[in-house]
Amino acid sequence: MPPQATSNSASMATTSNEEVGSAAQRERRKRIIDATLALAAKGGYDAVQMRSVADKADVALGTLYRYFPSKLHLLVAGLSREFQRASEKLDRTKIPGETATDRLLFVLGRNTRMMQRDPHLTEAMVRAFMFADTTAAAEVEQVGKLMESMFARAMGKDEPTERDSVIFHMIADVWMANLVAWVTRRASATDVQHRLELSVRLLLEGRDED
Amino acid sequence: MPPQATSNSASMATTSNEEVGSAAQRERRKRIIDATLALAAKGGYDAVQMRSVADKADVALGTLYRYFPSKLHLLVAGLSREFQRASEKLDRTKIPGETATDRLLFVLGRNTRMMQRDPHLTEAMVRAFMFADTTAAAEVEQVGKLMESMFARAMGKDEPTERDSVIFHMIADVWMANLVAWVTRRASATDVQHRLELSVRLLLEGRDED
DNA sequence: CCTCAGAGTAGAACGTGTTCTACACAGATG
DNA sequence: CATCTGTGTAGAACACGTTCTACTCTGAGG
Repeated sequence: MPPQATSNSASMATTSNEEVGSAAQRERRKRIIDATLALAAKGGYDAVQMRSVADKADVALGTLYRYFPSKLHLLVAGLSREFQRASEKLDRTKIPGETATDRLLFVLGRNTRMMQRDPHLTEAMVRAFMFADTTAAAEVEQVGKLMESMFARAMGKDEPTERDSVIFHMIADVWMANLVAWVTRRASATDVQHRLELSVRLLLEGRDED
Repeated sequence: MPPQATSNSASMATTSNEEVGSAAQRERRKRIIDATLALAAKGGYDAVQMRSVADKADVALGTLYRYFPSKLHLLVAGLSREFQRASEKLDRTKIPGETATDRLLFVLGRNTRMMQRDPHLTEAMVRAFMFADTTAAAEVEQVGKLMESMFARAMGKDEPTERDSVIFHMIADVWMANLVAWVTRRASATDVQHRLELSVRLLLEGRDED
């Protein structure tokens, strides 16, 4: 086993992907995702063109496709990395809030604001996430796991029950749906915040006014 | 005004779209959507190719684009029509269930099963719905309205409060997210059913065991 | 009846995701 | 050292969404 594993729950979930291949390959993979996110941040989903990504990452188009079999895989991998980073950062933070619900809401709000700070990037990643087909199901599922584990940590539930899991899953669904709505300008940032707050309170506590 | 308007709440929401143009134009529009849904039913999202749709609907490609500015518009319009039909059919049905929640769950379950009976069609429409960009925001919003009004009717809330609306919206979000998961084989039909049931009970009643 | 604008048609053309072909290079194995 | 396999490269080729061009048809206004 490798020396000092990067520790912690959320980051653990990702063993499947990053640690494979030679150093040069890991390096290439990183360059590719960097290029993807940079292009996405600049111009959103449409600006992530496979030729541009390949150019920017300094690999051949064929190589890009050897690493990521489609644009969707690429963007979902990008989202996955972003969530891992957010999750790691969270691990180094003390989460404020009296109740578990408050702490979950804090995490949710923080991530939402973080994503809203980069609308193009968010648009690209979130739309890819929702559009992903069966061939990218595994990658999507991994992102789901990351969200779930982030929520679980926030609430201090280190091994969530089945029921907890289902609820986390629903929260993730509502979260993503609201991001999609925000990204397509069907909902304002305030709308999103209110809806998230209401649904989390209802789902976790069965009430909303306190 | 036209003789006997098709009446009823849910179907009302759609005045914006269908009633325009000459008879020939309405006929063309219908043929186009028919062709779209037929192709989608046979092979899903990928099988809905603009050239094929145009052929099957017996219009030129340019005409297709005059009616629907993109593949996404086309598929979301298809979803919209399907929901309108479902909603009209529902209007002619007596919805069983003791409580409002039960009645909503009935409607939700019924529609879910209906969509699951046609996996390719559902895949095409639901993925388009989630992937739709700002240019199709209006069409997406209309679908949202249809769902909301269907839920409202099911629960007998003829003019839902703001809070009701938000909750319906969340239910629609969870519903769609679960359909996406089902379509990409990340969730089984049973998963979907259980999650829907749990979330509706939590969102509407703040409890789940009874 | 004439005409003329708007709607439809056939098909070429273009852009971008994806695949394929031909070649170069690196590093393991004999 | 020779070779062989797997990975990378350059770029052509292909598919499908979308746009454009040139032409025709229809039907409303004179």
